Amino acid sequence: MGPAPRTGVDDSGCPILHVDMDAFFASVELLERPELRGRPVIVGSPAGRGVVLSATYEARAQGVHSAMPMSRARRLCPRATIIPPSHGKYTEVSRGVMEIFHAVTPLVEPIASDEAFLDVAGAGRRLGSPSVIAAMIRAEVLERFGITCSVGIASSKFIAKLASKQCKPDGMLVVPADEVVAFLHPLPVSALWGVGERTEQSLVRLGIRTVGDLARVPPGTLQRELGQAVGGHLAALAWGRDERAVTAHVPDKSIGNEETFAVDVDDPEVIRRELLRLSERVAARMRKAGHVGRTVSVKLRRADFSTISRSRTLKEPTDVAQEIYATACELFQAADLDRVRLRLVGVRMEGLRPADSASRQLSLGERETGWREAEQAMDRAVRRFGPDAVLPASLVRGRLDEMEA
DNA sequence: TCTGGGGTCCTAAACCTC
DNA sequence: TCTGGAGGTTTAGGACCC
Repeated sequence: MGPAPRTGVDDSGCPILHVDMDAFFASVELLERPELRGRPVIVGSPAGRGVVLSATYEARAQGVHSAMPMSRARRLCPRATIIPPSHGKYTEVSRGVMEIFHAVTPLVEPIASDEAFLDVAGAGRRLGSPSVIAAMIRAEVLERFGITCSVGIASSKFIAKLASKQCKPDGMLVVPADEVVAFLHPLPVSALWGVGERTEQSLVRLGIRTVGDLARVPPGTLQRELGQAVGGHLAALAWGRDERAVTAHVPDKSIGNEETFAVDVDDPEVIRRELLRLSERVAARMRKAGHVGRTVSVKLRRADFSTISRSRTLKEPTDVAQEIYATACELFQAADLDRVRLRLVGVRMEGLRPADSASRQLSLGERETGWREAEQAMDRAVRRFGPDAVLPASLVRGRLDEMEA
């Protein structure tokens, strides 16, 4: 038995930790701008059509929250300092924090750059009880990176996640195994993982507001109202049943990039140029990760925000931008959106597998040396000389246009 | 009030195959 | 050869998460 935590709460059946950085992006920015501590700060693009990526608790007190349109956030909190995001910095800190987790246990499941689940069942003898380990992690993250985090400690992932949310910021909360239902039932249904705006509305229409309400509804009824999977899932969660294990290596299922235009676009030439850029980025990421994919998917969002997607599965998997781009163009063409104003386009590859498992069969007459080799040469040039070293001609043309404009 | 970009998972219909 | 159904895959759309 490790030393008892301050509160004397029984954490013996609680091997799962959920660690969540507090206002992560904003906290990282404050490291370089300490004079802004204690003031409302919003991380997000100051111009154009952006949303809030992160906000300090002082800004949240004014009603600002992440994913809110920046225009609205600024109206709610005009005195806030707005800082454009620097993702590289966050990735760097994130890596360091994950290292701290891995020193505790190999069973680390990152779910975003700022949070992860840890299964510490096997670390007890070496490091102490789950609460002792959690306190240690919190102290070390603060010492090494100067930012705070909150930790939920419970018998399952789902309860640990709720616990970390409840104790934010800079807190720690154990939910003992025999107190799960008492912890859960007073919470609003929207607290459950998987209940967003739509599902909450459906539940409220049924007179279900709290998790306790939900628990009293027969699972069959929930499945009829919400669908087989969601209904069954929520019926289990309402009683704290969540068997999902902490999994250290979850393989990628898809890789994609998308971009919202600064202003809506209806010129097919501009859209195709963007599809090429996105295809290049997706293919480069796939090659870097050692993946090939079989299904090309294109996403198109109209000015009114309605979204359509079109996809096609290829005969052979690929990591070649030119193949992805050619397919993306055909899908765009077939969608029949000529002269429709678009605000976003995206390209995604699905059905990923390791590149070395793919038997790359050349069809009869196909040229041995082709785009694949050319793009691999581009990868090498980019690694040596930076991302602007090589560009397809049509993108160079685009850059020149921009420079002339 | 006007909505980013990275994803996962579910559903349902259409289609194919056995 | 026709028919029914089971079950897998592909495609499109949408909810949800951080």
